[in-house]
Amino acid sequence: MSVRQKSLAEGARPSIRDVAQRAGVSPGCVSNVINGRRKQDDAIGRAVLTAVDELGYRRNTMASNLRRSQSRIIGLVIPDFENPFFAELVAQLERCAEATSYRIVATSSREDPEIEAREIDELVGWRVAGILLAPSLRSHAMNGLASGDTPFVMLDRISESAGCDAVGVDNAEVCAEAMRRLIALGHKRILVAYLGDGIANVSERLDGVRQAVAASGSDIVVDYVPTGDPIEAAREALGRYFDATPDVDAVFCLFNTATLAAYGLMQERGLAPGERTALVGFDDSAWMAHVHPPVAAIVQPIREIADQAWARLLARVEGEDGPQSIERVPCRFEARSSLVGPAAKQQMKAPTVRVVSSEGQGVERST
Amino acid sequence: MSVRQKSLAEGARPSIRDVAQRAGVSPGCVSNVINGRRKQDDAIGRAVLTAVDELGYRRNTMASNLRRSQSRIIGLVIPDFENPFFAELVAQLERCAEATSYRIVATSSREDPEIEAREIDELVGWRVAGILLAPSLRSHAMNGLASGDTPFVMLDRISESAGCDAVGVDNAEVCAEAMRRLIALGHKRILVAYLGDGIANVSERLDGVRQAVAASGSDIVVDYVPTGDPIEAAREALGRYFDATPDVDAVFCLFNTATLAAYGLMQERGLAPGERTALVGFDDSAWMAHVHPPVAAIVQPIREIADQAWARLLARVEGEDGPQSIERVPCRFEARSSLVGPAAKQQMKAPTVRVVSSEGQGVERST
DNA sequence: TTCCTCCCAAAAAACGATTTACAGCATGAA
DNA sequence: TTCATGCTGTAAATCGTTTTTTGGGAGGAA
Repeated sequence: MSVRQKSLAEGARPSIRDVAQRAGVSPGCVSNVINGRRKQDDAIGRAVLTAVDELGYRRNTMASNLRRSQSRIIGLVIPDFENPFFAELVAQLERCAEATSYRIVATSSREDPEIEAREIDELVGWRVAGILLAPSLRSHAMNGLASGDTPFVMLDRISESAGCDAVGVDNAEVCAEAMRRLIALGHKRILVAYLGDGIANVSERLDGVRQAVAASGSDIVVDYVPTGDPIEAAREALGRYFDATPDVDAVFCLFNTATLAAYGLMQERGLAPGERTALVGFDDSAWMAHVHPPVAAIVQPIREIADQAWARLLARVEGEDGPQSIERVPCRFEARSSLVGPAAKQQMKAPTVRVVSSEGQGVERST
Repeated sequence: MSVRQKSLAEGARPSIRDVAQRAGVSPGCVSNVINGRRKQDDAIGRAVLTAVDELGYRRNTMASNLRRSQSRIIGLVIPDFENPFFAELVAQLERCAEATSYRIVATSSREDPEIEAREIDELVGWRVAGILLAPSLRSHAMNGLASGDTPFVMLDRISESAGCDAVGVDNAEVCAEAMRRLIALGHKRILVAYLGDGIANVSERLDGVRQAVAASGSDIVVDYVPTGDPIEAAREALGRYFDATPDVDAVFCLFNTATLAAYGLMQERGLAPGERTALVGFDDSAWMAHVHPPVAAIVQPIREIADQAWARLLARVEGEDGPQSIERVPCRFEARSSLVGPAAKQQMKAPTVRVVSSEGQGVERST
């Protein structure tokens, strides 16, 4: 009779009004029953619930969120799902979310700052309660343009200047420790493979390495080789290095792809890790613990990173208003059999640092 | 002056009305400008755009979707982000989504059918345009209770009885091929490590193996060992097997964790893969191609699976109404050096199948 | 000048839920 | 009996958009 007929076309989901009509009550009443603001144990409560059941009603989350203007969703932007580090991060954050009855929406930027910015924008459009960002390699997300007043926490590749809360690891400290151990074992010529220049995380790791070398004050030669990203590139760069430097003592890879590339190459070239030449990798992977000899690794406490980031973000979401907080979680050095001492060798140079660019030209530089 | 004052409290995001007010036009007009239903190049258009800019306005996606009742979101539920197979699947599906200007919301069920059902329910609540599900191990999601009329496509672990579109691989065929190759090389005693009983995918793989063995008609001994899931369990089960059967010729692992466990164990026990004993794994991983010798693997065409599933789902979303479609994408067998022939050996038994349960008791059974 | 289009922006309705205000009814106290 | 009180469910307002309807002004033809 009234204009408000509009009921339940085929193929459309039932609305709260359809349920109300069927149960013979008003929409508001249905809402109350569903959200438990009413004892459900009387005639009306049961009528509503059976109507819900019969119609297969599901509350429209978007309408609900719109009305109460809150969302219990956290947006997560990571560089790459295929990187095991981020995969574990996502998994752990999902657990955090479940425990606090939030929900995570995860997307990847594929290491592209453009996509990253777009994704953040999208998340803001969804009015997520907060955003977790593991920045892409050359991210410019911190230019604030995107986030506005949405709570924001940075992960992993953090930069103090971003002006938001951040949780990362103590890259420099643990890399220094790894270097000290290699030096203590007596290695004189050490290859340090890193990703490339100007990348926050890796710069910190390099700093740690340099610091340990400087502190050792001994006759160490460190060759810094930037390898680039896909594993084929790393293989090529490292291959050239091993061609030129067959007498290297130890290899320290500052990111996971390089570790695998180095492992394979060393096996091929009679530099088998763990016999005479040592191999240490930043980031642990399942294969490192299970091949023979197993590969010593710096283990990032991913769960802890996730937990801390989650706690920070939730505090912000709930209105906490303290100053910027930067957490640095310590890493663990997992010594495995690839960490061996060198054969006795004769070498007596002044401490020297050589930079081998990824094109292969060696640049000598003294510290 | 009117009741409709309500403007721009601190800490709240500006709405389209705030923009309208500032630009001196009506909200509807702002909407038109933003959505390009108006040439933006006149006074009004510019006024609106600058107002948008000054206020930092972002359209509220939930309100927008609610009104136009459509969402351009696809929900994706996978068992586990940390499984590289699913990680690559997510990554590729994200690319598909981007190419078709959809957006993916990915969540994991952590192999728990309960969580899986809950996640699907949630997605339906969000009125996603469609759902992609890679079912957990003992999923009961196909009981239809959840999906209703939301388009639905199953991935990877598919079951024909679910009554929805599905995209998987031809598990049986490629496993048969792998077995045929091992047999052709002259291996007489072959270990087949599988995950456990009653799991759709793995059952198909076992079927393929059995079929190839039966077809060979020769004097092959196949030992079927269920290993269970975490890698430690697999190591233990396989360790017991190798203790009892040091003369095994070849190892075929039907899922990725087992391959790594087997690789490590074989190296430890002087059964080094590629020397005398062959190793083949279902599912490729980066490490398999790069260790020495590299491990032969069955490569699932993950990108293709993703592309096909995406195409199916989009067709359904856009209203296609054909019968249930089940796609089986063929896998590729990547022969690497771990695939070798055996040393000459003396063995002359009738074809026999032995089942070693994960508890370690051997059960003899003839085919 | 009058009338008829055409066009564009303002106003209003709608999406599906929640929440507030209000009305009806019963109960209990004075 | 009357009035205050408490309870419960309906009606209506609202969230921030989009879309439809309406209205008013400009312009052209008669």
